[in-house]
Amino acid sequence: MAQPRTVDVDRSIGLALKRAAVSLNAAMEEELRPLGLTVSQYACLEQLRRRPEQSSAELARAMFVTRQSMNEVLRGLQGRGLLDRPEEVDRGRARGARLTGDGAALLQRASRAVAAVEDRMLDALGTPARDRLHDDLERCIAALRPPQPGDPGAA
Amino acid sequence: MAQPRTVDVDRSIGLALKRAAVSLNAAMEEELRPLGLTVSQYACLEQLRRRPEQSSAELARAMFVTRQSMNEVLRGLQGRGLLDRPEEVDRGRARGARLTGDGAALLQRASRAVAAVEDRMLDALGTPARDRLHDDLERCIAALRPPQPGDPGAA
DNA sequence: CTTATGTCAGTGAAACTGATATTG
DNA sequence: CCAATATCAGTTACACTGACATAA
Repeated sequence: MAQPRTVDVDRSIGLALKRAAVSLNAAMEEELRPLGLTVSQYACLEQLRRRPEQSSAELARAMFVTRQSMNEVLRGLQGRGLLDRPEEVDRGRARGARLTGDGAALLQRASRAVAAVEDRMLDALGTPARDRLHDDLERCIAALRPPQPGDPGAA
Repeated sequence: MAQPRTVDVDRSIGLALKRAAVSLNAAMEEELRPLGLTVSQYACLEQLRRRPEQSSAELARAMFVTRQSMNEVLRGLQGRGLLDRPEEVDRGRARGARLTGDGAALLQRASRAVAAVEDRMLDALGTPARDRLHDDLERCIAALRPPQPGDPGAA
């Protein structure tokens, strides 16, 4: 009759993950505040640099939030002239967003500041350890992914 | 003249950490909602089980939040009879909190549910990988810790 | 005086759900 | 009718800073 286990505060990876994320978020906020960017706004710009012409819904999926939340971020960035969205589109409703010159320039500065924070965070880890950590985190994310319509077993 | 590096969305450990934390938080919320607990409340109860008689300020430090934030969590839990704090104390202002019977019972259920989520998240990782991940996360947390008054270099 | 604590009040950043309209 | 998108509106959970009182 083994009891289901409970969480041990000192050994819980989940709680450590949460604390690490809180610490990183605080450090990023500190670096981004002088640039007038929130962490969400920064992340959105970074996604757009990697792949332009993404719609609100696409960006939302990439960042694990609802399209409503993402739309608010986009409105803020568009209002400051950091990105552009076409008023009208040929087909459908999706309006692909692109960085403006100002947006790309600010992102460059922000990205360097964030990279510096990341480097500080990973200071004690060598290259193999970093690769391993990234891989482990991606595994965790995949394992937590809610069941999709196309998943095996849903048929 | 090597340029300072910028963030690569696909390789960034910081962004992966954020996504993992978001995913975990959502999964925990889902499990805790039926019990009427938020993630912050759960974490607070877990800290108190591990070490009772902690004050609001002590709990706040353990969880990386301000004592104001923690106090609000404590008030909520106390209002539901899940923990007790003495009205008056012999010395100082610190009021050590303790779980009530109800609080301990609810925490037990919550902790099992959260442990199940954590197990699901870590499904693809073996025991050594889990220990390694925990260790790496703690290193990241330590590296991000803001400079303390007693740190070397602060004279 | 200094430090740590508790607490009230206001604010902020970021998400959520629900409802409605548009397009294919 | 259905699915995906955009967007408005309201709400929620959670944290923060500032200010003030209290106690060692």
